[in-house]
Amino acid sequence: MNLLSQSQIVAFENKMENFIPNHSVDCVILGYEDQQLKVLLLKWKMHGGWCLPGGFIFKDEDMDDAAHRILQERTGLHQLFLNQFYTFGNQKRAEHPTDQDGRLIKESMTQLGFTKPAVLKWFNKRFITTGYFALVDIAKAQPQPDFLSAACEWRPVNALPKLVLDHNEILEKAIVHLRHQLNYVPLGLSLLPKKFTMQDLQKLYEAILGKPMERSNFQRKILKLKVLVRREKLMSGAANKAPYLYSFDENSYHRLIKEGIGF
Amino acid sequence: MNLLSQSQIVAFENKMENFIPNHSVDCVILGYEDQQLKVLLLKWKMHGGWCLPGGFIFKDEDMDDAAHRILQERTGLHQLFLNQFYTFGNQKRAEHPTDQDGRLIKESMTQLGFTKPAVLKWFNKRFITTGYFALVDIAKAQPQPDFLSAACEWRPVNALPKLVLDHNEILEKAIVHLRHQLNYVPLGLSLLPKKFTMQDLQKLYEAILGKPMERSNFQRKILKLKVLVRREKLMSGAANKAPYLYSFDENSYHRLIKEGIGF
DNA sequence: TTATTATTGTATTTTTTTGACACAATAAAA
DNA sequence: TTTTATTGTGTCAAAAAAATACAATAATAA
Repeated sequence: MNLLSQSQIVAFENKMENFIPNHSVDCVILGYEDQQLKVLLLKWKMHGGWCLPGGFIFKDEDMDDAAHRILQERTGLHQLFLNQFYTFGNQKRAEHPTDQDGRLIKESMTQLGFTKPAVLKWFNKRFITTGYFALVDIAKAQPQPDFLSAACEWRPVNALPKLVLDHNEILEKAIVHLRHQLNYVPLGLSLLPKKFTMQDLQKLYEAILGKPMERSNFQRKILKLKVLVRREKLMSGAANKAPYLYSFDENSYHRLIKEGIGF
Repeated sequence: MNLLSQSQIVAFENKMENFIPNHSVDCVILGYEDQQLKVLLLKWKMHGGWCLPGGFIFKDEDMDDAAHRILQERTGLHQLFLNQFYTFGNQKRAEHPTDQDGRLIKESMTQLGFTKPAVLKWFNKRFITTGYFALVDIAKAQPQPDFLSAACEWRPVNALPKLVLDHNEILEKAIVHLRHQLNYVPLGLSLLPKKFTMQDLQKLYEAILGKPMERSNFQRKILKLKVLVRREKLMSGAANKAPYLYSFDENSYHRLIKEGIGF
């Protein structure tokens, strides 16, 4: 039994000719939920291995557009924060690409139903891959597996499975990059819902920086940036003072980010 | 008259088959001299246009190694600070690549002496290029043109000629990247000679940040980092107090850089 | 109704860092 | 010996950051 339908196979065979060979794009799509940083992963049909969403670049397509296309296909979202962070060009990436059980991908491809030698050859090429990272509001995203995947799920970055190829390394690099770029990235705007409490924002920063911050000092520092608009109070039902909700003034936030937040 | 010798042409034709198609590497090699940030540029034989040193990646070569190889070939230096900063993947990069006079590169290639259709086709491919930036002690480098270039020179980044293709954009991005990464990069260690005065270091920072800094405050801040070792005084012959020479304690400097200097 | 509880918004105090400037020390020249 | 330009270091006020204090308040329990 093939894991792919005949039409899926033909569709890929046709597309393949229009891709740039040897180069791919992988997306580290990050979200924030339950006070945890999460990443969108795919589970391959063939051997159940987890990987980052990725794809190839059409010959007449800008690489950035390819990344946006992949992001859109996996989340249903577009026009999001999406930045390139690194290109992985080790020759070893390609050598003997094996699945979790050590079988060559080539064999797995046959199992999927691919028969054309050109396709088998394609997946055994050396690929240089460019990593992009996206910041996404999980509540708005609708995860969609691609045709090679059985599942598409949010997973906490602190408790990840072993990913295929060098995808763990790619993810690691994305997060380091995010930490370094923190002052130039619309973190809260991208990862939080429209309205949020000061505590939400603080917990987000703590999750990414991996260290606690003093509550009142955090609040003072953030408010001094003049990018938050105070909204109504949030009556959560808890037996204590209700916090205010805030939202970002997008214009002044983006202006600030250009210079660097200095946080 | 061909601009290339027959052996140069044959050598390239043979190498070409072993390169990964569609992908190149460009190096922004930065140095510091006469209180100015300088970049190493090549002047093409064919039309005199200036460009960044670049090259292709062998099929059995890591991309980082390709960048190191190119750097080594142009400067004679190896084991230097060399970091990837961005990959340029716009489809437009390839469209109608013209020389300064608007002639197609293809025609220029013929002028160089290339005749094989495969070679002409190669230079008209779409290339995705990965940019690396290196920080180099100019005094130690020995600029060497490649076989396509007539000259290889250090040029101040503040007074650059128009470069071929999108190389101005690549350089611009490298410098922005450098400014953002300043706290994670061994700036002084790479760009200055072993021993230097506090003024040398300050002038370097001023050149890169593009703004003056207060002398005594700069000194206090730098010394507090505990990465400088004070050496003997420099008797310059000037009619004033002689400054101390300093050198970096490489171990503690690299340790500091990992965390981020916070300067 | 009133005390209790947990958490919030803000104020206050303390400590650290920064920016601006002062000044004595000094290598060579006048 | 005086002059000159520049250096190393110190000071002082302003600003920023860290630590702490405390009243306000939404719901709950008494």
